[in-house]
Amino acid sequence: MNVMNASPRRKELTRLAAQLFVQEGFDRTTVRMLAQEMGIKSGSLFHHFKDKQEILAAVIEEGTQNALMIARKALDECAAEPEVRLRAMVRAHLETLLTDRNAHVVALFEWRRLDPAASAHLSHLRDAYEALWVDVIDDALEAGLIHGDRFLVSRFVLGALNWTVRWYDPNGPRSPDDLADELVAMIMPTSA
Amino acid sequence: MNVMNASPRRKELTRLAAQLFVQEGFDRTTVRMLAQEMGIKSGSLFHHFKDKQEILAAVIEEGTQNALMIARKALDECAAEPEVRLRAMVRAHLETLLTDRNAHVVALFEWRRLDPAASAHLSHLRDAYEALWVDVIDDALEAGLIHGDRFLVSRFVLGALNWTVRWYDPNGPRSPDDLADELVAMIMPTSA
DNA sequence: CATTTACACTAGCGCTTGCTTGGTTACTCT
DNA sequence: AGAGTAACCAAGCAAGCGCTAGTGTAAATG
Repeated sequence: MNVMNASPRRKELTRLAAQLFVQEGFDRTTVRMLAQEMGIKSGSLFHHFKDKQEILAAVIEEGTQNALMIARKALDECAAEPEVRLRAMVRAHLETLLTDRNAHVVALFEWRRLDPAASAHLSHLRDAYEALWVDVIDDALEAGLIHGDRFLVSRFVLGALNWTVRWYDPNGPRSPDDLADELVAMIMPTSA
Repeated sequence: MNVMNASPRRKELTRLAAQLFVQEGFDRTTVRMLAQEMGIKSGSLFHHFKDKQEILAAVIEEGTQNALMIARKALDECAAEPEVRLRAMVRAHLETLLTDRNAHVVALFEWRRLDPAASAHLSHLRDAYEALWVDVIDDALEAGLIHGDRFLVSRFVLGALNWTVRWYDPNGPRSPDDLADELVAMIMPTSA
Protein backbone atom coordinates (compact mmCIF):
# COMPACT_ATOMS: atom_id res chain seq x y z
CA MET A 1 0.00 0.00 0.00
CA ASN A 2 1.06 3.51 -0.79
CA VAL A 3 1.58 5.12 2.56
CA MET A 4 1.40 8.90 2.58
CA ASN A 5 3.02 9.36 -0.80
CA ALA A 6 1.81 11.90 -3.28
CA SER A 7 1.84 9.95 -6.54
CA PRO A 8 0.08 11.65 -9.44
CA ARG A 9 -2.40 8.80 -9.51
CA ARG A 10 -3.28 9.40 -5.91
CA LYS A 11 -3.72 13.10 -6.56
CA GLU A 12 -6.15 12.40 -9.36
CA LEU A 13 -8.07 9.95 -7.21
CA THR A 14 -8.26 12.56 -4.48
CA ARG A 15 -9.74 15.04 -6.92
CA LEU A 16 -12.41 12.57 -8.00
CA ALA A 17 -13.17 11.71 -4.40
CA ALA A 18 -13.70 15.38 -3.59
CA GLN A 19 -16.24 15.64 -6.36
CA LEU A 20 -18.19 12.63 -5.11
CA PHE A 21 -18.03 13.77 -1.50
CA VAL A 22 -19.60 17.06 -2.53
CA GLN A 23 -22.26 15.40 -4.65
CA GLU A 24 -23.32 12.78 -2.13
CA GLY A 25 -21.77 13.71 1.18
CA PHE A 26 -18.99 11.72 2.78
CA ASP A 27 -21.18 9.21 4.61
CA ARG A 28 -23.32 8.39 1.62
CA THR A 29 -20.35 7.95 -0.66
CA THR A 30 -19.46 4.27 -0.63
CA VAL A 31 -16.07 2.86 -1.47
CA ARG A 32 -17.76 1.13 -4.39
CA MET A 33 -18.95 4.46 -5.76
CA LEU A 34 -15.50 5.93 -5.36
CA ALA A 35 -13.92 2.98 -7.10
CA GLN A 36 -16.34 3.11 -10.01
CA GLU A 37 -15.74 6.84 -10.50
CA MET A 38 -12.04 6.05 -10.58
CA GLY A 39 -12.47 3.21 -13.03
CA ILE A 40 -11.20 0.50 -10.71
CA LYS A 41 -12.75 -2.10 -8.40
CA SER A 42 -13.50 -1.34 -4.80
CA GLY A 43 -10.78 -3.61 -3.47
CA SER A 44 -8.11 -1.82 -5.47
CA LEU A 45 -8.93 1.41 -3.73
CA PHE A 46 -7.17 0.22 -0.61
CA HIS A 47 -3.94 -0.02 -2.49
CA HIS A 48 -3.86 3.78 -2.66
CA PHE A 49 -5.49 4.66 0.64
CA LYS A 50 -5.35 2.91 3.98
CA ASP A 51 -9.07 3.39 4.55
CA LYS A 52 -11.97 5.66 3.68
CA GLN A 53 -10.97 8.13 6.35
CA GLU A 54 -7.62 8.66 4.70
CA ILE A 55 -9.32 9.66 1.46
CA LEU A 56 -11.26 12.33 3.31
CA ALA A 57 -8.11 13.58 5.00
CA ALA A 58 -6.31 13.71 1.65
CA VAL A 59 -9.09 15.78 0.11
CA ILE A 60 -9.13 18.28 2.95
CA GLU A 61 -5.36 18.53 3.21
CA GLU A 62 -5.05 19.21 -0.49
CA GLY A 63 -7.64 22.00 -0.35
CA THR A 64 -6.27 23.67 2.74
CA GLN A 65 -2.68 23.59 1.50
CA ASN A 66 -3.80 25.31 -1.69
CA ALA A 67 -5.73 27.98 0.17
CA LEU A 68 -2.74 28.72 2.34
CA MET A 69 -0.39 28.97 -0.62
CA ILE A 70 -2.66 31.23 -2.65
CA ALA A 71 -3.36 33.55 0.26
CA ARG A 72 0.33 33.87 1.13
CA LYS A 73 1.23 34.59 -2.46
CA ALA A 74 -1.52 37.20 -2.76
CA LEU A 75 -0.37 38.98 0.37
CA ASP A 76 3.28 38.85 -0.66
CA GLU A 77 2.55 40.37 -4.02
CA CYS A 78 0.47 43.32 -2.92
CA ALA A 79 1.23 46.66 -1.34
CA ALA A 80 1.34 47.26 2.37
CA GLU A 81 -1.76 49.45 2.66
CA PRO A 82 -4.36 47.79 4.88
CA GLU A 83 -7.13 48.37 2.37
CA VAL A 84 -5.19 46.74 -0.45
CA ARG A 85 -4.31 43.80 1.73
CA LEU A 86 -7.87 43.34 2.94
CA ARG A 87 -9.19 43.34 -0.58
CA ALA A 88 -6.47 40.97 -1.70
CA MET A 89 -7.27 38.56 1.10
CA VAL A 90 -10.98 38.56 0.33
CA ARG A 91 -10.23 37.99 -3.34
CA ALA A 92 -7.80 35.19 -2.59
CA HIS A 93 -10.30 33.50 -0.32
CA LEU A 94 -13.05 33.59 -2.93
CA GLU A 95 -10.71 32.56 -5.70
CA THR A 96 -9.61 29.44 -3.88
CA LEU A 97 -13.06 28.69 -2.60
CA LEU A 98 -14.70 28.87 -6.00
CA THR A 99 -12.05 27.37 -8.26
CA ASP A 100 -10.94 24.55 -5.98
CA ARG A 101 -14.53 24.35 -4.87
CA ASN A 102 -15.00 20.65 -4.27
CA ALA A 103 -12.14 20.29 -1.85
CA HIS A 104 -13.23 23.34 0.09
CA VAL A 105 -16.85 22.34 0.36
CA VAL A 106 -15.64 19.05 1.80
CA ALA A 107 -13.31 20.86 4.19
CA LEU A 108 -16.11 23.15 5.34
CA PHE A 109 -18.90 20.65 5.70
CA GLU A 110 -17.31 17.28 6.35
CA TRP A 111 -14.59 18.28 8.76
CA ARG A 112 -16.37 16.59 11.63
CA ARG A 113 -16.09 13.22 9.93
CA LEU A 114 -12.31 13.26 10.35
CA ASP A 115 -10.98 10.99 13.04
CA PRO A 116 -9.23 12.78 15.92
CA ALA A 117 -5.71 12.11 14.63
CA ALA A 118 -6.32 13.55 11.18
CA SER A 119 -8.32 16.40 12.62
CA ALA A 120 -5.48 17.38 14.94
CA HIS A 121 -2.98 17.34 12.11
CA LEU A 122 -5.14 19.40 9.77
CA SER A 123 -6.14 21.86 12.45
CA HIS A 124 -2.64 23.28 12.36
CA LEU A 125 -2.96 23.99 8.67
CA ARG A 126 -6.28 25.70 9.18
CA ASP A 127 -4.96 27.73 12.08
CA ALA A 128 -2.09 28.96 9.95
CA TYR A 129 -4.58 30.13 7.37
CA GLU A 130 -6.79 31.87 9.89
CA ALA A 131 -3.75 33.62 11.35
CA LEU A 132 -3.36 35.41 8.02
CA TRP A 133 -6.90 36.69 8.37
CA VAL A 134 -6.41 37.89 11.90
CA ASP A 135 -3.41 39.94 10.77
CA VAL A 136 -5.21 41.55 7.88
CA ILE A 137 -8.32 42.33 9.91
CA ASP A 138 -6.28 43.79 12.74
CA ASP A 139 -4.45 46.10 10.36
CA ALA A 140 -7.70 47.21 8.80
CA LEU A 141 -9.18 47.96 12.21
CA GLU A 142 -6.13 49.89 13.31
CA ALA A 143 -6.19 51.96 10.15
CA GLY A 144 -9.84 52.79 10.81
CA LEU A 145 -10.98 51.12 7.59
CA ILE A 146 -13.54 49.07 9.46
CA HIS A 147 -14.63 49.10 13.05
CA GLY A 148 -16.03 46.76 15.62
CA ASP A 149 -14.92 43.76 17.58
CA ARG A 150 -12.03 42.04 15.81
CA PHE A 151 -13.27 38.59 16.69
CA LEU A 152 -16.80 39.21 15.53
CA VAL A 153 -15.83 41.07 12.40
CA SER A 154 -13.57 38.30 11.19
CA ARG A 155 -16.18 35.65 11.94
CA PHE A 156 -18.85 37.57 10.09
CA VAL A 157 -16.65 38.17 7.08
CA LEU A 158 -15.50 34.57 6.89
CA GLY A 159 -19.07 33.39 7.34
CA ALA A 160 -20.31 35.56 4.49
CA LEU A 161 -17.47 34.31 2.30
CA ASN A 162 -17.74 30.64 3.14
CA TRP A 163 -21.48 30.68 2.63
CA THR A 164 -20.98 31.67 -1.00
CA VAL A 165 -20.37 28.05 -1.90
CA ARG A 166 -24.04 27.45 -1.15
CA TRP A 167 -25.42 29.88 -3.71
CA TYR A 168 -22.72 31.12 -6.07
CA ASP A 169 -23.20 30.17 -9.69
CA PRO A 170 -19.95 30.24 -11.66
CA ASN A 171 -21.96 30.47 -14.89
CA GLY A 172 -23.81 33.53 -13.66
CA PRO A 173 -22.92 37.14 -14.52
CA ARG A 174 -20.75 37.79 -11.45
CA SER A 175 -17.09 36.95 -11.17
CA PRO A 176 -15.51 36.02 -7.84
CA ASP A 177 -13.76 39.38 -7.91
CA ASP A 178 -17.11 41.12 -8.25
CA LEU A 179 -18.21 39.41 -5.08
CA ALA A 180 -15.03 40.39 -3.32
CA ASP A 181 -15.40 44.05 -4.22
CA GLU A 182 -19.02 44.09 -3.19
CA LEU A 183 -18.24 42.57 0.18
CA VAL A 184 -15.41 44.97 0.86
CA ALA A 185 -17.65 47.87 -0.10
CA MET A 186 -20.33 46.56 2.24
CA ILE A 187 -18.15 46.59 5.31
CA MET A 188 -16.14 49.73 4.56
CA PRO A 189 -17.97 52.93 5.49
CA THR A 190 -15.60 55.05 3.41
CA SER A 191 -16.88 53.59 0.20
CA ALA A 192 -20.01 55.77 0.14
CA MET B 1 -49.11 4.42 12.80
CA ASN B 2 -49.43 8.05 13.65
CA VAL B 3 -49.68 9.75 10.28
CA MET B 4 -48.81 13.43 10.29
CA ASN B 5 -50.26 14.16 13.69
CA ALA B 6 -48.57 16.48 16.13
CA SER B 7 -48.90 14.57 19.37
CA PRO B 8 -46.80 15.89 22.23
CA ARG B 9 -44.92 12.61 22.28
CA ARG B 10 -43.98 13.07 18.65
CA LYS B 11 -42.84 16.61 19.31
CA GLU B 12 -40.55 15.44 22.07
CA LEU B 13 -39.16 12.69 19.88
CA THR B 14 -38.52 15.23 17.14
CA ARG B 15 -36.58 17.37 19.58
CA LEU B 16 -34.40 14.44 20.61
CA ALA B 17 -33.86 13.48 17.00
CA ALA B 18 -32.68 17.00 16.19
CA GLN B 19 -30.10 16.77 18.92
CA LEU B 20 -28.75 13.48 17.65
CA PHE B 21 -28.74 14.64 14.04
CA VAL B 22 -26.58 17.58 15.05
CA GLN B 23 -24.25 15.44 17.12
CA GLU B 24 -23.72 12.69 14.59
CA GLY B 25 -25.11 13.89 11.31
CA PHE B 26 -28.22 12.45 9.73
CA ASP B 27 -26.56 9.61 7.88
CA ARG B 28 -24.57 8.38 10.85
CA THR B 29 -27.55 8.49 13.15
CA THR B 30 -29.10 5.04 13.12
CA VAL B 31 -32.69 4.27 14.00
CA ARG B 32 -31.31 2.24 16.89
CA MET B 33 -29.51 5.27 18.27
CA LEU B 34 -32.63 7.36 17.91
CA ALA B 35 -34.72 4.74 19.67
CA GLN B 36 -32.26 4.41 22.54
CA GLU B 37 -32.18 8.16 23.04
CA MET B 38 -35.95 8.07 23.17
CA GLY B 39 -36.03 5.19 25.62
CA ILE B 40 -37.75 2.72 23.31
CA LYS B 41 -36.70 -0.10 20.99
CA SER B 42 -35.91 0.56 17.36
CA GLY B 43 -39.03 -1.19 16.10
CA SER B 44 -41.30 1.05 18.14
CA LEU B 45 -39.94 4.10 16.40
CA PHE B 46 -41.92 3.29 13.30
CA HIS B 47 -45.14 3.64 15.19
CA HIS B 48 -44.49 7.40 15.37
CA PHE B 49 -42.76 7.98 12.06
CA LYS B 50 -43.27 6.30 8.73
CA ASP B 51 -39.54 6.08 8.11
CA LYS B 52 -36.25 7.78 8.94
CA GLN B 53 -36.81 10.39 6.28
CA GLU B 54 -39.98 11.54 7.97
CA ILE B 55 -38.08 12.21 11.19
CA LEU B 56 -35.72 14.48 9.31
CA ALA B 57 -38.61 16.28 7.67
CA ALA B 58 -40.30 16.73 11.03
CA VAL B 59 -37.17 18.25 12.54
CA ILE B 60 -36.70 20.70 9.71
CA GLU B 61 -40.38 21.64 9.48
CA GLU B 62 -40.52 22.36 13.18
CA GLY B 63 -37.48 24.65 13.01
CA THR B 64 -38.56 26.53 9.93
CA GLN B 65 -42.09 27.09 11.21
CA ASN B 66 -40.65 28.58 14.38
CA ALA B 67 -38.30 30.87 12.50
CA LEU B 68 -41.14 32.13 10.33
CA MET B 69 -43.37 32.78 13.33
CA ILE B 70 -40.73 34.62 15.34
CA ALA B 71 -39.66 36.77 12.42
CA ARG B 72 -43.24 37.74 11.56
CA LYS B 73 -43.97 38.60 15.16
CA ALA B 74 -40.82 40.68 15.44
CA LEU B 75 -41.64 42.64 12.30
CA ASP B 76 -45.25 43.14 13.35
CA GLU B 77 -44.26 44.51 16.71
CA CYS B 78 -41.71 47.06 15.59
CA ALA B 79 -41.87 50.49 14.02
CA ALA B 80 -41.87 51.09 10.31
CA GLU B 81 -38.43 52.71 10.00
CA PRO B 82 -36.18 50.63 7.77
CA GLU B 83 -33.35 50.69 10.27
CA VAL B 84 -35.52 49.43 13.10
CA ARG B 85 -36.92 46.69 10.92
CA LEU B 86 -33.51 45.60 9.69
CA ARG B 87 -32.19 45.36 13.22
CA ALA B 88 -35.30 43.51 14.36
CA MET B 89 -34.93 41.00 11.54
CA VAL B 90 -31.28 40.35 12.31
CA ARG B 91 -32.12 39.92 15.97
CA ALA B 92 -34.99 37.58 15.24
CA HIS B 93 -32.83 35.48 12.95
CA LEU B 94 -30.11 35.08 15.54
CA GLU B 95 -32.56 34.47 18.33
CA THR B 96 -34.22 31.60 16.50
CA LEU B 97 -30.95 30.25 15.22
CA LEU B 98 -29.29 30.11 18.60
CA THR B 99 -32.15 29.09 20.87
CA ASP B 100 -33.73 26.51 18.59
CA ARG B 101 -30.24 25.69 17.48
CA ASN B 102 -30.43 21.96 16.86
CA ALA B 103 -33.34 22.13 14.48
CA HIS B 104 -31.73 24.94 12.51
CA VAL B 105 -28.37 23.31 12.22
CA VAL B 106 -30.15 20.30 10.78
CA ALA B 107 -32.14 22.49 8.42
CA LEU B 108 -29.00 24.26 7.25
CA PHE B 109 -26.69 21.30 6.85
CA GLU B 110 -28.88 18.27 6.21
CA TRP B 111 -31.42 19.76 3.83
CA ARG B 112 -30.00 17.75 0.95
CA ARG B 113 -30.89 14.51 2.64
CA LEU B 114 -34.60 15.23 2.26
CA ASP B 115 -36.34 13.25 -0.41
CA PRO B 116 -37.78 15.34 -3.27
CA ALA B 117 -41.34 15.31 -1.94
CA ALA B 118 -40.45 16.60 1.51
CA SER B 119 -37.98 19.05 0.03
CA ALA B 120 -40.62 20.53 -2.25
CA HIS B 121 -43.04 20.94 0.61
CA LEU B 122 -40.52 22.56 2.92
CA SER B 123 -39.12 24.81 0.22
CA HIS B 124 -42.31 26.84 0.35
CA LEU B 125 -41.82 27.49 4.02
CA ARG B 126 -38.25 28.55 3.49
CA ASP B 127 -39.21 30.79 0.59
CA ALA B 128 -41.80 32.52 2.75
CA TYR B 129 -39.11 33.20 5.30
CA GLU B 130 -36.65 34.52 2.75
CA ALA B 131 -39.32 36.79 1.31
CA LEU B 132 -39.38 38.62 4.64
CA TRP B 133 -35.67 39.23 4.28
CA VAL B 134 -35.96 40.52 0.75
CA ASP B 135 -38.53 43.07 1.90
CA VAL B 136 -36.44 44.33 4.77
CA ILE B 137 -33.27 44.53 2.72
CA ASP B 138 -35.02 46.36 -0.11
CA ASP B 139 -36.41 48.96 2.28
CA ALA B 140 -32.98 49.46 3.83
CA LEU B 141 -31.41 49.94 0.41
CA GLU B 142 -34.09 52.39 -0.68
CA ALA B 143 -33.65 54.39 2.49
CA GLY B 144 -29.92 54.57 1.82
CA LEU B 145 -29.08 52.74 5.02
CA ILE B 146 -26.95 50.29 3.15
CA HIS B 147 -25.87 50.13 -0.44
CA GLY B 148 -24.90 47.57 -3.00
CA ASP B 149 -26.51 44.80 -4.98
CA ARG B 150 -29.64 43.63 -3.20
CA PHE B 151 -29.02 40.01 -4.07
CA LEU B 152 -25.43 39.99 -2.92
CA VAL B 153 -26.08 41.99 0.22
CA SER B 154 -28.80 39.66 1.43
CA ARG B 155 -26.67 36.59 0.67
CA PHE B 156 -23.71 38.01 2.52
CA VAL B 157 -25.78 38.97 5.52
CA LEU B 158 -27.53 35.64 5.72
CA GLY B 159 -24.23 33.86 5.26
CA ALA B 160 -22.64 35.75 8.12
CA LEU B 161 -25.65 35.03 10.31
CA ASN B 162 -26.02 31.37 9.47
CA TRP B 163 -22.35 30.73 9.97
CA THR B 164 -22.67 31.79 13.60
CA VAL B 165 -23.90 28.32 14.49
CA ARG B 166 -20.40 27.11 13.74
CA TRP B 167 -18.60 29.24 16.30
CA TYR B 168 -21.04 30.93 18.66
CA ASP B 169 -20.72 29.89 22.27
CA PRO B 170 -23.90 30.51 24.26
CA ASN B 171 -21.89 30.38 27.47
CA GLY B 172 -19.54 33.09 26.28
CA PRO B 173 -19.77 36.80 27.12
CA ARG B 174 -21.78 37.81 24.06
CA SER B 175 -25.55 37.66 23.78
CA PRO B 176 -27.26 37.02 20.45
CA ASP B 177 -28.40 40.64 20.52
CA ASP B 178 -24.79 41.76 20.86
CA LEU B 179 -24.01 39.89 17.69
CA ALA B 180 -26.98 41.42 15.94
CA ASP B 181 -25.97 44.96 16.85
CA GLU B 182 -22.40 44.36 15.81
CA LEU B 183 -23.43 43.00 12.44
CA VAL B 184 -25.80 45.88 11.76
CA ALA B 185 -23.08 48.33 12.71
CA MET B 186 -20.68 46.59 10.39
CA ILE B 187 -22.81 46.98 7.30
CA MET B 188 -24.25 50.43 8.06
CA PRO B 189 -21.87 53.25 7.13
CA THR B 190 -23.89 55.76 9.17
CA SER B 191 -22.92 54.10 12.40
CA ALA B 192 -19.46 55.66 12.51
C1' DC C 1 -68.51 -6.03 29.01
C1' DA C 2 -66.55 -6.08 24.36
C1' DT C 3 -63.86 -3.59 21.14
C1' DT C 4 -60.76 -0.49 19.53
C1' DT C 5 -56.69 2.38 19.83
C1' DA C 6 -52.02 3.76 21.20
C1' DC C 7 -47.77 2.26 22.21
C1' DA C 8 -44.40 -0.84 23.09
C1' DC C 9 -41.99 -5.35 22.51
C1' DT C 10 -39.17 -9.49 20.18
C1' DA C 11 -37.13 -11.40 16.37
C1' DG C 12 -35.18 -11.20 12.28
C1' DC C 13 -35.09 -10.46 6.95
C1' DG C 14 -32.72 -8.75 3.09
C1' DC C 15 -29.37 -5.80 1.89
C1' DT C 16 -25.22 -2.77 1.97
C1' DT C 17 -21.27 -1.37 4.23
C1' DG C 18 -15.99 -0.90 4.82
C1' DC C 19 -12.45 -3.73 4.36
C1' DT C 20 -9.46 -8.24 3.68
C1' DT C 21 -7.46 -11.97 1.29
C1' DG C 22 -4.91 -14.21 -2.16
C1' DG C 23 -3.61 -13.98 -6.54
C1' DT C 24 -2.68 -11.83 -11.40
C1' DT C 25 -0.89 -8.54 -14.77
C1' DA C 26 2.29 -5.08 -16.62
C1' DC C 27 6.24 -2.52 -16.28
C1' DT C 28 10.91 -1.22 -14.76
C1' DC C 29 15.64 -2.04 -13.47
C1' DT C 30 19.70 -4.69 -13.18
C1' DA D 1 16.34 -13.27 -18.39
C1' DG D 2 15.07 -12.69 -13.72
C1' DA D 3 13.70 -9.91 -9.65
C1' DG D 4 11.08 -6.45 -7.79
C1' DT D 5 7.18 -3.55 -7.52
C1' DA D 6 3.02 -0.83 -8.41
C1' DA D 7 -1.59 -1.47 -9.74
C1' DC D 8 -5.27 -4.08 -10.14
C1' DC D 9 -9.08 -7.95 -9.72
C1' DA D 10 -12.48 -11.58 -8.00
C1' DA D 11 -14.58 -13.21 -4.10
C1' DG D 12 -16.34 -12.72 0.11
C1' DC D 13 -16.60 -11.90 5.38
C1' DA D 14 -18.47 -9.82 9.52
C1' DA D 15 -21.00 -6.16 11.00
C1' DG D 16 -24.42 -2.95 10.72
C1' DC D 17 -28.24 -0.90 8.29
C1' DG D 18 -33.50 0.46 7.65
C1' DC D 19 -37.45 -1.62 8.18
C1' DT D 20 -41.33 -5.37 8.81
C1' DA D 21 -44.21 -8.86 10.96
C1' DG D 22 -46.49 -10.45 14.57
C1' DT D 23 -47.63 -10.09 19.53
C1' DG D 24 -48.72 -8.17 24.25
C1' DT D 25 -50.98 -4.85 27.18
C1' DA D 26 -53.11 -1.05 29.34
C1' DA D 27 -56.15 2.73 28.66
C1' DA D 28 -59.97 4.88 26.15
C1' DT D 29 -64.47 4.07 23.77
C1' DG D 30 -68.86 1.84 22.23
